[in-house]
Formats: sequence, C-alpha cells, structure tokens
Amino acid sequence: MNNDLNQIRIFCQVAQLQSFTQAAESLGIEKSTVSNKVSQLEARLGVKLLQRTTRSVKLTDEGAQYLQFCQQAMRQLELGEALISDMQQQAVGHLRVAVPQNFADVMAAMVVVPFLSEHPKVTLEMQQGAQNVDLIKEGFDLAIRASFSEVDDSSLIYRKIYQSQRIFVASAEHVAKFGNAANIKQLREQPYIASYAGERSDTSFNQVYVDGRWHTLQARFTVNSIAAIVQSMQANLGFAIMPITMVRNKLASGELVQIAPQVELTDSVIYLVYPSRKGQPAKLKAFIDTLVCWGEKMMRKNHRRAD
Amino acid sequence: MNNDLNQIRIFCQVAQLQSFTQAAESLGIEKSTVSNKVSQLEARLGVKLLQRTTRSVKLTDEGAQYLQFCQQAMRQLELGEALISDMQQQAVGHLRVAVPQNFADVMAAMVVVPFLSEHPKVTLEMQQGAQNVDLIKEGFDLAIRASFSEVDDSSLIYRKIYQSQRIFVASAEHVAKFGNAANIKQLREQPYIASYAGERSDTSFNQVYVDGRWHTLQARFTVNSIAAIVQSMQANLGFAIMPITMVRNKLASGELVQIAPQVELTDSVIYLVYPSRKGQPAKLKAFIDTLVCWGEKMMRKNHRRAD
DNA sequence: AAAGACTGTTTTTATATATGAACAATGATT
DNA sequence: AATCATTGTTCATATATAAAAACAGTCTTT
Repeated sequence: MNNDLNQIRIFCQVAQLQSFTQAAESLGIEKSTVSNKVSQLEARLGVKLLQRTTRSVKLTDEGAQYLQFCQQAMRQLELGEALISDMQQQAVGHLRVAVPQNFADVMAAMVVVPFLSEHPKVTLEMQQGAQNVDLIKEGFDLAIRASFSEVDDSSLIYRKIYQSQRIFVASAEHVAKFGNAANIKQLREQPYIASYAGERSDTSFNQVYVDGRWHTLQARFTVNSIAAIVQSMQANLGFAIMPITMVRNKLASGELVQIAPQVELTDSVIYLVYPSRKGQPAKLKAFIDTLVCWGEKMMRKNHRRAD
Repeated sequence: MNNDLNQIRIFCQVAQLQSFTQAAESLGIEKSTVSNKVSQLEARLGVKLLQRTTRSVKLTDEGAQYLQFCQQAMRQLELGEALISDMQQQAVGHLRVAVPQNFADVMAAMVVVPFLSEHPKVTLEMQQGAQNVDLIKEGFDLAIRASFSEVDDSSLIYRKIYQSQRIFVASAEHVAKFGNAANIKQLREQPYIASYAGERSDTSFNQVYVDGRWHTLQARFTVNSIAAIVQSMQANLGFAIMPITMVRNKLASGELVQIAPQVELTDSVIYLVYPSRKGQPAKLKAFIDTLVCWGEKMMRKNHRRAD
C-alpha cells in the first residue's frame, strides 16, 4: 500500500525508543519490517526522518517536528480505543428500543425507571408500536416482540424472557348476561374485543388453538391498547383474551372475572431481539439484564399465585 | 497484522462518505478490502461501528463517538504531512554545517550573512575544523571539504563548487633574501610554512605534483590558520602555498609576491558533501544554492583578473 | 589489538492480504 | 408488481508483504 498508516506507528516507536530493534520487539514484528516501513515513509514524504548509524538512531530536524504530530495522533487513537473499551464495561450512551403497543406503559414503572436510575449515563429512547421494523435498518439496539417473527436472520438473537398463560376475561355483568362459556362455539356467540388488529404475522395473537387447529374469533372491537380494552370490558362491551399477569389485580378485586377456563389458550410469550451477541456495548447488556430480570420476577409472581 | 492502523483510515472514509463503495473508490482500493478492514476493526474493538444494510450505512452510537477521535487523529497526521511538505518548499529549521578551519572566517561575510538574511526562518550552526567527521553520525546536514575524502559512501553526494590555482608566495624581503626559486629543488632550500599538518588523507594539500610525482615540502612551521600563515610570511618566516584568491589583495598591494611561477601546483578545490539528493529540505537546498553561487562568483572574479 | 556482541540493512522465501468475480439483498424504476 | 441497478459480503487466486537468515558495519571487551 502506498500510504500505509502503520508506517507512522512504527516510526513513532522507533523515534521514541531510539532503536529499530527495540521498536520491532515492542511491536512484535521483525526489525526488517521496521526498517522497510520507515524507509517507505521517508520515501513517501520525501524526507529523511531518522539519521541512523548501525549504532545509533537520531531524529532529523524534520523527523522531530513530524513526530510531534504523529504522537499526537497516536494519543488520540488511544483515547478513542479507551472510550470504546469503557463503553463496553460501563453502561453509557444512547439506547434505542422498539417495543410493541402498550409495552411502554407497562414497562415505564417496572423497567425504565429502575434501569435509568441504576445507569445514570444512559439515555433511553423507546419507540412504541414499532413491532415489525428491521432492527438494523432502523438503527435499533433492541426490540421487544410479543410474537416470534418469522425472520430468520442469523445475526439476530431471539431470547424468550417471559411466558404467561392467557385467559378469557370479562366483566361480572357480562358473565351475568352471556353466561360462562364452556367452549369455543359458545365463546363465538359472545362479543369479542381483540387486542391487536395485527398483520398476518400477528394473527396468532387473536387466535385460539383448540383440537389441533386455529380458531379465529371475530372481534366487535379491535384496538391496540390494553387500557382501552379493559375499559371496554368494564363497560360490558364484550370479553377479551389477556395475559393473566395483566389482569391479576382486576381479577382479585372482582372488576373482571375469568370465563371459559376449560378452553386452553396458547401462552403469551415475550421475546427480546437484538443483534449478534459479539461486541455488545455495556448499555445493551445492562438493559437486557434488566428485562430478563423483570421477566423472571413476573413469572415467579405468577407461580406463587398459581401454587 | 493484528492492529492495523489502515483499518482506521478506511473506517473514517466509510463513515464520512456513508458508503463502502465510495470509500473504496476514493481510497483506490477494492470494496472487498474495505469491507474486510472495517470488520477487522470491529472485531478487534469488539464493537459494531457501522450498522449496514445492503443499501445504507449508518454509524452506531459507539461508532460515532469513536469516529471523533479517529478523525482528530487523521487531521493531526495531515497537519504533520503539510508541515513536512512545507519544509521542503520553504527554508525553515536548523542547519548544521561542518567546514574546514579558516572557512568560517572567509564565509562569514560572503555567505552566512546574505544567506541568513534571505532566509529568516533558518538557524545556522557552523562547526569549524570538523573536517573528517562522519556527516550522518554527527548529524550534519552538509560539509564543506577542501580535499576529496576517500570515503566512498554512495549515499553521499560530492559536488565541486570552487576550483582555484594555487601559487607559491612570500614576502618581498623573503625573495630578496632567498631569491625567486625556479624549481622544486630550490624551493626545498627555502623555509616553508605549511597550511595544514593534516592527516594522511590531507597530505596532498602540502605536496607539489611535478614531473608525475608528489614532492613533500618539509615545513618549518605548520599551522591551520591562514591569518597566522600570512602574518608569518610578512615576518619573513618563509614562503607558503596559497590559493591565488586568498592572497590576491596582498599581491596587488605588494605585501606578498609570487615566487617560482614555473612550478605548477595542483589546484585548490572545494567540495560540498551532503546526504543523498532525495528529499532534501528546502533549507539545505537554499544553502547549497548560496554556496554554489558564491563559488561561481569567486571563480568569475578570478577569470576576470586572469584575462 | 582482535574478537565478540549488537546494530540497521539486504535478500530470499513463506505467509498473508488485496483483488476481482460471483453472490445475496435492497431500493428504484418501469 | 417485477425487473434492474446498486449495495455490502463472500470466496478463490494472484500479488504483495512480513519473516528469517545472512550481511555489513560499529562499539565494547578481553
């Protein structure tokens, strides 16, 4: 290569140690290489940088002046690498996360606040509703997915952090009016509030897997907001399918009740999706840890209640 | 190479142009090389620096921060190269010159003063009497030699800048006492003042080449100072061999007279010796020019008088 | 004084790297 | 909507480069 930057590093080392041999040793290369690289640099610049006898190495006037700039540059690069290595050990910088609808609300208190207070040097940007974006294309560090996207990108890692049973719920008044359905057929006769209109890839969310096949429930009302669904149920608009975790408090207080407990639903699963594990900055590792921890805590809570 | 600085230059270019292909073109290398080098850098740092789709290239948070340092370093190196190139075009810096005895006196007014006033950014260090030093070892930029050293270093350039006839001179009183010698034999019978005790390599200076062989004159007094020789001659101590230029004034005034004009002496020659012509800094070129110019001027003066 | 130890350079050879074509993936264009 | 142009990556190969040893000086030491 005509303009080889390595020449400069080598020149710096030789000038500093005043020796080709020692420079070669300290850089872990051959002294013949050192000799050649320095000669190349001198040839390119058209100036002798080092006056060398077989016994001593001295900087020329030009070499001494040039060295100042080279050393400054080397120092700058070292600072840059130090910063990088620091970013891998200490959580700093900006984190862009894509989450499904509703998740920002759910996680704000339980994940975001503790995470940001634990890592004061991190800034977080959470884009809600960016469910099926291309992580890399859009520049996200991480995405939370409520369903397993069919994308088979080997550079992306899928990690399940949470799994919870889903149940049919409705208001007590709704049950009084329509009765507690015992099977799919009976459920189909009741008005259904769908949680997400989703595209094809997300239909499983509003489908019920029974007797080896998927049954689609026709929704009276579809909205991608849990709060809206809950309110609609309390207004006796219909029943809905909810992760048990989400409505546990309302079941306890009697605001909502479970219906059709005999009909088994597939679980609600939450995945983390993020680019290849290699070279993750600390900020990302920290956020993943926080999410995994949160998921485990949530699942433990379910178990305690279930037992 | 594990830690290849060229990776950094390439990364900078890609980041700046937001394109691997354009970076490759601007650097005159293959895009495959660009791709590999960036990957290597990321692998070494353990961080993704660029989020790349087949269609777009974006800096990651880490990449953006690292780039700052890299660009700073690149800028620094450019400044260094600009300085070097400037030093080759403009005479600046320090110049170390080795000259024979007496020469500093001779050149002070005719060479040094005009040179330094023409090149205000140059500082000059003139070491007198450092006749046979190793230019490179001692860190000289240039040497003036009154005789052709036998060193056959191909990296050194010898350049004749001045050649002048030498003559035998003495005081009028000396001639009256000893007569005007007609040949070597008669000269040998007169007391001789040698200009330089010299080592072997310099004996030619005090030898007379006549009839195809060298004749050594035994000196009554040897001193490496022209002023001392002239004074000694005026005190009738003996005759001496002098470049005609040096004593022209005294010949004109009658203070000294030429003797033995029939005996031909080898010319006095002045050489410039300096390291290989390649990559000479402007300060050196300028000084060489000044010296060459001075030599020509001196020789023209001789011719005018001789004609 | 002469041999020895160590320097930077040169040269040959083995290794590593840049290359260029084929590839896979994306966005623009028709 | 489908083709086309262009992107970044991959892979086999030719080139260039680093390595190792021999070399040619210089200084020290016995």
